[in-house]
Amino acid sequence: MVEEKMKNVTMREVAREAGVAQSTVSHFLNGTAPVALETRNKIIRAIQKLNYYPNVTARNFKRRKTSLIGLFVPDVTNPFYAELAKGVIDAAKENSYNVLLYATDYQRKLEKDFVELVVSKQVDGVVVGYNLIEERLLDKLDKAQVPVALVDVYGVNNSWPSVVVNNEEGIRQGISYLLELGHRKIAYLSEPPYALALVERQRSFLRWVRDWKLDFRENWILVEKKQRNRVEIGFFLGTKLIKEHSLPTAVMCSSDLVAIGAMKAFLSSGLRIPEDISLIGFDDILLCSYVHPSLTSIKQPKYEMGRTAVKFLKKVIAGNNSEENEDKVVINPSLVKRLSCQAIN
Amino acid sequence: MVEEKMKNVTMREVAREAGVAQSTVSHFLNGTAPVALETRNKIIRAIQKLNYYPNVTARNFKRRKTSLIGLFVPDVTNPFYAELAKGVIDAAKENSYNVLLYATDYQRKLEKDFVELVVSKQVDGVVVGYNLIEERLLDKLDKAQVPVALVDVYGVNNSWPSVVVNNEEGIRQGISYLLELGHRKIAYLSEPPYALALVERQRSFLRWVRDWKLDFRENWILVEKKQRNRVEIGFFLGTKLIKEHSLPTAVMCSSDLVAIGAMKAFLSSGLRIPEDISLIGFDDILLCSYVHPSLTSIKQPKYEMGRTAVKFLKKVIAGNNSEENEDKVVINPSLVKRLSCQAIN
DNA sequence: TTGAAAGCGCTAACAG
DNA sequence: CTGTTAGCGCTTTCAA
Repeated sequence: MVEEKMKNVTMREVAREAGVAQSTVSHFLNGTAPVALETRNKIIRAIQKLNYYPNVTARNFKRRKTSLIGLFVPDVTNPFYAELAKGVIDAAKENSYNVLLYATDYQRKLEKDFVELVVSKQVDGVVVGYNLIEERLLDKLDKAQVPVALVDVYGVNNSWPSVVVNNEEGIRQGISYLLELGHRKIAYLSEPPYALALVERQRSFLRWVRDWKLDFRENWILVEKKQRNRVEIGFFLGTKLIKEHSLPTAVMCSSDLVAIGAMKAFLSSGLRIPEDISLIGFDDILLCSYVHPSLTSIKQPKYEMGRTAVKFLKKVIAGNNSEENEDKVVINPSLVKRLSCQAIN
Repeated sequence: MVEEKMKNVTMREVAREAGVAQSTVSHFLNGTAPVALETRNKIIRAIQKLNYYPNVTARNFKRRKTSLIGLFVPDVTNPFYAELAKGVIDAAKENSYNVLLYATDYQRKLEKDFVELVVSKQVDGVVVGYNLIEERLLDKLDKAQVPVALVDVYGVNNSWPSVVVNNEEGIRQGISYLLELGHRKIAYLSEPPYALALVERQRSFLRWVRDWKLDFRENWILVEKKQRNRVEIGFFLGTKLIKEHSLPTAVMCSSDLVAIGAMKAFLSSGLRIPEDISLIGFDDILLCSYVHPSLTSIKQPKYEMGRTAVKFLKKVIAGNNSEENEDKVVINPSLVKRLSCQAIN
């Protein structure tokens, strides 16, 4: 039995078939030089006859670029990152880039693999949406001169462009809104503060509670230790909260997923939202309007943030080494009012 | 001001620095030949001194592979695809592949771009989780001899491996369960049947309703025309449904997102779930357990399906042209009972 | 165990 | 407008 292993057609063969020089084919394909109509037709015929497809790998090799950008996030099934990814993908596409998606699932080893991948020029640059813990890895990226743009990543002390949200301001808006509604007993539920953003939110919450002299209780501040599903965390902490003797009248959460878990806990135990307890999340993921009652949340424009990160990355790739004009934006979040909050009567 | 434009260090330079042949460095790096300890050390020192990173693009070019697989889905922010993607990414990683994520957002033009990308060997193979409408594009993939594995894609008449779910069986399980609970008035809400899977679900529903002689009404079958957010569709159809004079006692939906939209519509209008109306979704996405009441659903093992697709794809890439032993699996879905259904009293 | 050498398929000067 | 030519950085025989 003879295997018909079809050999790959190359540009050289197309050129021969068309009776022109290889470079002419290249020029035609890339539009890098004008090609006479007749020549063009010969080439087109040859391409069709031979069923030719250009080998992009060879082109990339030659051009010293891959037209790929890496996106580094912990988990695509987390809607926050999915929406961010969408922004990155869309903006990348508009700039003729494709996206290599790398998700770590919070595993240390994979972070390292990712850095390996990046420094070996498998991608032209990378959008990092994940707080790499190991300073060492960041150094490696830096030393390898990899173009990097950060998104939703805080507290890295180098000159990479970044786009983040002002967490303190976000928390302020949330509390301020609850104050307007007459709440003075507010609890705070948080996932493990593995990222600086979460630390900031918690710190801000405590600060505003103090500054505005709200009622304060140690056990209204619940912070999960273990890294696990955000909704489970919210459910767990929410359940724990309502076992307390004295209930708060409102609850803020470190993220929407935690809030949705808490919502489930409250509703399951017969509490009504917002009649018995008001609830605010953080991020404003799509889910907020999916649940009932819809969840009031502090909005991070994830999609736009993803787009902006790509814009910045593009500049770095282009080689704007202007240390002066650093691209660092801090976006002010906005409060999206829905049905999970109510004035105290 | 002098720009320190650091030139890229190549293997040749490492070899020179170490005082060995380039091929020796290559052998060392790839383990393709034994290298003496002393030589090894010289190479390692040279690599560190020069801050060398191998250029993967060059390697790919030479090896005629990219170690990349493409994943083609409509939308990552749809949890169904996010979970599928996760399976693909994980399995890919285990097989030393990375994933190029391509999302079309249901735009025709992007489908075409994707095919372009694939046939030009930017990836070694591709997992298609999207019903490409244009037969022409599929032909092109076929002609270009691109390795393809299908997941959640039906009705393509060629020899690609595929993994799909038995929709008819899924719907049967759902209805059967509702029957056990005493329901005989069941509505069906569906997003636009842009994919054959959705057509099958709808057809199966009608079939079982007939076979089991359930109460039937034209206006209990609501199918959206316009392509838009799934939850909005569910909300819209749910709202429409309850305007009917005669309400069904249970509702099946073409997907969980539609069900969640319907749930919102019902709850918003004061109906209680499951006391007043029972609800079943399809897919069993994470959200099912996030909402309140949690949603009973027909489970597709998305993560596993993604993994299986990669397994199949790997075989195709390896070149198992055995037309005989076709990898085509049809998975039986399973009913996941939660709190959105109740027996009729 | 190491080295020399031949390309992989394409792009990009440059010359004509 | 078209052709010649010289590599890109690496892998991979083959010989030493």
